[in-house]
Amino acid sequence: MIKCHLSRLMGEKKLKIVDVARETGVNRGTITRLYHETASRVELDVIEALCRYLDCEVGELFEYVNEK
Amino acid sequence: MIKCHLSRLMGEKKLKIVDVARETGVNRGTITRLYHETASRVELDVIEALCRYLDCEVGELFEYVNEK
DNA sequence: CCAAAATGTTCTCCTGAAGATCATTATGCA
DNA sequence: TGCATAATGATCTTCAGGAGAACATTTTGG
Repeated sequence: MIKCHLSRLMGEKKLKIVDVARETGVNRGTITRLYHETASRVELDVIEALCRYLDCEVGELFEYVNEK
Repeated sequence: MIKCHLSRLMGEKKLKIVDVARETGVNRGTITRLYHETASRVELDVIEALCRYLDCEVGELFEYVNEK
């Protein structure tokens, strides 16, 4: 599975969903879905905005978890 | 921007688009779009299938390139 | 205790992946 | 070299689900 670490990254920086939504320009609902890992599809623009805002790499945001 | 390194990864392993499509179960058109970096949205299932098949991490497949 | 902010929830709209098909190009073999 | 087959490119329709917005609920702090 692909795990999204947005909630951890946000937690470490003590960021709120509204903050991230406002600062990145990404819709709050979209941030919420990624935060709760209920999204199954992502816009590359969204990944870019998050990486820029959180100053992180794609690999820190999404992780491939091998599960057999 | 978000850069997709699928073409490089495939090149290193000398893989063809049809191979990747057949082995991952991902539609050939989707592989083609990622290969030519014309995709603007990605299914997490697709990322997972590619990471598993290419034995790589998400960060090796997608890279955040800061461009001001 | 109340007002404002944050989060959760639900709805519609619309984009682009999925899937199929056809055209074109590349490859291998006799 | 010519032909058959495979691979790729291009195009179209269908449809799942994210984007976005609005409303409901919960949380916060003053």
